[in-house]
Amino acid sequence: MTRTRQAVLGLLESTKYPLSPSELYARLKKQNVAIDLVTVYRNLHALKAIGVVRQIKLHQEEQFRYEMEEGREHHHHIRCKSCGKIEDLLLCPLKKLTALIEQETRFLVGDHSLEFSGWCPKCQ
Amino acid sequence: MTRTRQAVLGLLESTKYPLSPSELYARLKKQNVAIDLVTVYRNLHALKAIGVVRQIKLHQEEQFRYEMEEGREHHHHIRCKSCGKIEDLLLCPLKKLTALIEQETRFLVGDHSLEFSGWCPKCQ
DNA sequence: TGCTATTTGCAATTTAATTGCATTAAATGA
DNA sequence: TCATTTAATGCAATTAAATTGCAAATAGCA
Ligand SMILES: [Mn+2]
Ligand SMILES: [Mn+2]
Ligand SMILES: [Zn+2]
Ligand SMILES: [Zn+2]
Repeated sequence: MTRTRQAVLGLLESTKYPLSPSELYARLKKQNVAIDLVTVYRNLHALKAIGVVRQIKLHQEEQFRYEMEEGREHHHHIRCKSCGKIEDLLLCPLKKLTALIEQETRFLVGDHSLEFSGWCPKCQ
Repeated sequence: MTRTRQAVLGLLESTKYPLSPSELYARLKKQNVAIDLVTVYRNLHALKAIGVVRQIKLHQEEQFRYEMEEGREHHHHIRCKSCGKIEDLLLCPLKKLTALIEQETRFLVGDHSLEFSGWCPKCQ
């Protein structure tokens, strides 16, 4: 547990929405944490491997994002098309649907990915 | 409308699931269509711009996929974690949910993206 | 402190996608 | 039909996120 890894973790813990590697990198620099971008990538990879962080890919974006696993159950996100603001959706409306899809497709359903986009209050 | 563009279109029309640029390229080569990969990309870009094809990004994959717009209303996909088989889901369960999410988040909801993954009949 | 296993920084690499540019093919219409 | 304009193509180079090799630095521990 190096000081750079602690800085990465601390930033993820204190942010309510998922962060991209380059966002993390920029904020750590602003906090005067000396860290290389590739180290951010490697820390995120390691933290994901041990189940501490969760990797998220939003449909409208090119980079991955990461958020803490702890205390954040399975949920989905909504993203503003204008300013990029990302917010958690606390509900998951799809649990009931799985059986229906299994019937229809004969697949055995594992996961799902769901996200919304639109316009946040400020951008409407 | 060049012969290469017609070949790309024909392949998309005759395939029931979305194709990636490299899949298209490989199949066109097998059909002895002389075409460069970058031309496949440019044709897909152009066809998307005029609303003929739809671009899809599946959460588990690194490449985009493309399917015809015509005759295929808004729908979602399921992908096999084992063999990669992709199938259409004909229903969209989320129309009713939009109002609820708008209430909760104060966002104005535009689009959504939804996909399932699991195991297809052959891979179970 | 000294030793070992990890982590880090820097440079190079990978892969999907995009762009510049000269060449080729399509399309228009006289 | 043929000349002229317009758009598409092939090849090489580039971009951007992510990954990897490797030597140097650091953490954890005796
Ligand atoms: Mn979240
Ligand atoms: Mn489809
Ligand atoms: Zn916004
Ligand atoms: Zn399968």
